Amino acid sequence: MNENKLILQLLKTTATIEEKFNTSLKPYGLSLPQFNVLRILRGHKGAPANLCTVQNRMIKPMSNTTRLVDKLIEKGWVRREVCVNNRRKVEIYITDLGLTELKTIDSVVAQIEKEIAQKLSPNQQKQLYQFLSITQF
Amino acid sequence: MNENKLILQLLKTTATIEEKFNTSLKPYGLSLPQFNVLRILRGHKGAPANLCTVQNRMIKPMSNTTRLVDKLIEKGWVRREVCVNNRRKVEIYITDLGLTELKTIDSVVAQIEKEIAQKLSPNQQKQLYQFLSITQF
DNA sequence: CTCTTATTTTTGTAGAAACAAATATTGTTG
DNA sequence: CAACAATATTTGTTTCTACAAAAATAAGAG
Repeated sequence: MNENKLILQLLKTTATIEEKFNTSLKPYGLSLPQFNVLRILRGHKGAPANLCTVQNRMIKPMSNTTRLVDKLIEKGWVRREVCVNNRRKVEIYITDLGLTELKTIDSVVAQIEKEIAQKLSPNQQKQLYQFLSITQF
Repeated sequence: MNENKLILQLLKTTATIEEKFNTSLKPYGLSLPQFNVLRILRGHKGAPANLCTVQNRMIKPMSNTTRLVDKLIEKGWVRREVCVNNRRKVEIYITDLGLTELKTIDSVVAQIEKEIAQKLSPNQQKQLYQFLSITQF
């Protein structure tokens, strides 16, 4: 197996998938990174997440998370407060509106994920996951 | 296997790899898309490539390939001429300087690709490639 | 040949990302 | 406590990307 060909295929497959996500998210005015931040926040179940926590969990950690969050605040899907224990930090919450919207959007995204994944058998999916995990580190 | 987890892993693995490429390419003032265009042009072995041909072979086909090529022309790594048979088209060539530079950079990139791929056995690499191919379409 | 349509590339512009520097707060050391 | 270092976030700026529209040429229909 040619390494170059393998990596290229990885990049292309991911690009195709990202493209699908982007077109599905566009009607909601969301980018994929924004959508993922919403999912990260929802994962905290009401507990606040610091900005740096969010950054570390992002697919591509970026330095501009402040402005990304700004966009979500504009929509009213997210709320931001200064952390009382450590005023350097900010705490970010998903709002009820954000949760409601995310629920709608999530079902669309989940459908795409399902369509993609189901091209492989459960066992193949498991193997693919393992290969990717190994490859990343 | 959770579909969401699988896709997320795919995105993260690719993001990590792209990050590696970007940091390696930065010293040469190249972005990953630019680097790939150079490789596409080299693949033509002196024969010109039309802009639309290049676009179709790119990892992420983009509408702004003109300006991407502009950057490569500024460096003197690429040359652009209007196609004489069809003056709508432009023909793009990699220059000798471009080929020389690409050779240097390519060895760096190939090393990264090798390091990544060699975390998997040849057979696993082959399987991963197949899973990715299936997943893309 | 003229008009319309299709193809290919370029350009304008608005939004997003990368990068570095600045700011604010906290922690630590002497 | 004063000075310095570390952490967390924000901001400024430049570059890149996405999208739509324009421009140039070619192809096809009548």
